[in-house]
Amino acid sequence: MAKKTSLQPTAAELEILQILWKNGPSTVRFVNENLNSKKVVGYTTTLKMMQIMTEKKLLKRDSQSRSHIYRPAFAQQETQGQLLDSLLQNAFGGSASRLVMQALGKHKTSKEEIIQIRELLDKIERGVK
Amino acid sequence: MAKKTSLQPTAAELEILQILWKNGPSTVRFVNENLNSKKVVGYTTTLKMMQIMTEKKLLKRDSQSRSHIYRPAFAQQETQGQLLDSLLQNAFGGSASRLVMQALGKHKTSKEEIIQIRELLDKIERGVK
DNA sequence: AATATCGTACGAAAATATTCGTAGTACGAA
DNA sequence: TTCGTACTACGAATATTTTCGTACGATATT
Repeated sequence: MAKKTSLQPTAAELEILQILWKNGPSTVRFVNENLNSKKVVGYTTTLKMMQIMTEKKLLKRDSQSRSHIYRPAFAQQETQGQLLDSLLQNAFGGSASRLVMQALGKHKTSKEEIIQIRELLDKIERGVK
Repeated sequence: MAKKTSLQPTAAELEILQILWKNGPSTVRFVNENLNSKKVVGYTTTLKMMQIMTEKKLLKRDSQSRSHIYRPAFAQQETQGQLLDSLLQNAFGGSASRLVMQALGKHKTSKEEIIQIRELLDKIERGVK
């Protein structure tokens, strides 16, 4: 099998990453229980996934204590950026604004969020970023 | 095997869809040649993909003439929306504004696009949408 | 008409991703 | 110390996606 160089997590891997981003470094047990609040998945399945993700460099692990502690190798923002770029290329032909408009149009956005976005637009216009 | 109900195209399927969205209804030969300008892929591979996509209802086909003519079953926007929703859930934990901010932050956005987005924000605020 | 070319259908190999069973080890409780 | 429980490692079964070879019919070329 070819060596996996991409950092593109699959859907199942993202579920695990989300739990780790949200809760910080965790054990397999914790992640598995968290997953199980959504769908049934065996403990060893989660374990195997996290081992593979570690091989793929998506996770790092501390094997000091008996229960290993796993954490994401990349910040949530970084990974989100990667995925966003993919989607942008794969489905939006590279047009970021189209993507943005589509996202804004489809989902309820709160007053505060709108303000935040406006501020960001201001900054971009001023070339600050 | 379970019946596939989802409309979620895979990456390879999206490549084909993009060609069809861009160029309109096309033959396998045309799509394959178009794909080959990016990467090498055999004719029967493309054929098989498009046949499978037709089974999955991602494409429709006109088999009147000897070379069948394929077209997307869904508009680009519709599919983009689906994929956006997935990404939103899978990677952004459902926060559309975070996704939007990230997209805006990472990519150069033109003056016109910014204006468009502002207008959209106005509309949303007014509850028009 | 004979032959080369172009097209579809289809089975199956290859590559990836997901799931889990089993084995073995460390640790705490009785 | 002995037993039960929690944990990792690992092979392998499944499922899914991607790739392509082969067969075969229709059409075009000579």
